[in-house]
Amino acid sequence: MTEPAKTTVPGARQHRRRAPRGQGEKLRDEILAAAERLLVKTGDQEEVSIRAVAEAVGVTPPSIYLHFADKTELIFEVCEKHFQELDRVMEEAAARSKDPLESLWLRGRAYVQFGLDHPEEYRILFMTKPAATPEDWTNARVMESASFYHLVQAVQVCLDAGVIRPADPMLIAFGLWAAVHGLTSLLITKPAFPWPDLDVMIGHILTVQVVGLVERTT
Amino acid sequence: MTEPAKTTVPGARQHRRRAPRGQGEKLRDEILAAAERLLVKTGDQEEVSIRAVAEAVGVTPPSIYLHFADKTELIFEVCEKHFQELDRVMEEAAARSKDPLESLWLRGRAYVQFGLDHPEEYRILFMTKPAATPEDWTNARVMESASFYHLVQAVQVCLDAGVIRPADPMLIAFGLWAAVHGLTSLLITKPAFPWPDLDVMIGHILTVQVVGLVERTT
DNA sequence: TGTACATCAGTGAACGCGCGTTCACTGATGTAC
DNA sequence: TGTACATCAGTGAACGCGCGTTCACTGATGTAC
Repeated sequence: MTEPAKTTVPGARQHRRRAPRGQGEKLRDEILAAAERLLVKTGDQEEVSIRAVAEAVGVTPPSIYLHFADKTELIFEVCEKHFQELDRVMEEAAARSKDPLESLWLRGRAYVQFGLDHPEEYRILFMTKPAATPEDWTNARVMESASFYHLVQAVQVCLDAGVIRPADPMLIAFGLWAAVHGLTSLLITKPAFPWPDLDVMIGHILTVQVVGLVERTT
Repeated sequence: MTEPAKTTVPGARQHRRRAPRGQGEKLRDEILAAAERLLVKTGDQEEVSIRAVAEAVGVTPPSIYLHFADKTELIFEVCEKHFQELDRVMEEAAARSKDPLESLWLRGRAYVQFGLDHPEEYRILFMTKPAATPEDWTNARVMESASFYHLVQAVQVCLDAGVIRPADPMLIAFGLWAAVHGLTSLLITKPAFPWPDLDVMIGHILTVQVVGLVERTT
């Protein structure tokens, strides 16, 4: 016989088998997954509270502390995953073309797309106070720097190929980042604004960037 | 004789003379001013609570409700002021040159400067959830649109003068906005990043924009 | 083969906090008679 | 000129909420003898 149909009492905690002896670490993964799910589902960082995560996993709040020192550490780990994911997505996109300039373009496109696909994660990564996070953001900053470093490299390739006007690659990279971040974050923050067609806009912005970088100043 | 030196008990409320009969509206202005001061001083939107504002004014929390329906309305009014201020600053900057392209440049520079001068206000205006605000954001959106409309006009002037390559002025304006917003918001969010010299960056970004808009595509 | 024991994944209740908001009130001041 | 009264700027105490975190505990399970 299957279990009798339980009337779902609102707020009733989900059953969850306690992990067998050596496998306490399983809960850790479940917590991270639940935090991520909550973030995506509610689209609101505020909703990701220790209590909400605990309930989503089907466990009591203090259990979280068996695996994370505090809330910040939990959020922090969720972020790290997303920095990695962003880097992966961009590298993949950039690899789709051998032409340095087109590759740079694809990279920018992938960046914007990532932001639109994961708005709340994007918000945490690039639009929230650094003060809200602990000192060991250094760790995350390395991640962040990783994808930024990849961008600088891509710019350098363009410079070496002579397809863009000589300038400090760091400066160019920052400028590109600012452009795609500007578009992405405005779209996220002001969804009600009468934006032009998305693809047209992405195209326009990247075109202006590329043309602006390629042409020699008068 | 002056008043005796009062030992400042921490948290002791400031004396504040109750407004005479017809002048209850005075408190309203004081509240707005205090909210703004708190925002600037603490640099944190979260710190601007009804209770904190009340204490800053020297009044009890319920008094706020004599002048504002709820917290949202209070924050909302603070924002409106800043939208106006931003518009004013940009118009003033743009007026400093008769050359359409240079004027556009100055406008962009003023935008970035505004953001750096008022980071927390900028955060509220352009980096926070629209959901966190009531329906009558429409009002604020008009403000926002006002300065955006001014930008579109400035672009149109450039187009009429034939100094930039023909394209949809709205699209160009959005692109410009994205560029300056991208720079501004990144600087605000990631102050610890090893940014190049600020003026160099602003110059680079605006140059790329202008060159990208001026030159004809190949 | 049976049992005492250590381990360890998790629980339950409570802590103190700051928040937005409500409600019945107070007390100074201007005004009407 | 004196007094009753309406007005109105503000108060004081309390509400219920969700939060992060702590602390003493429980009870299943593997292991040693």
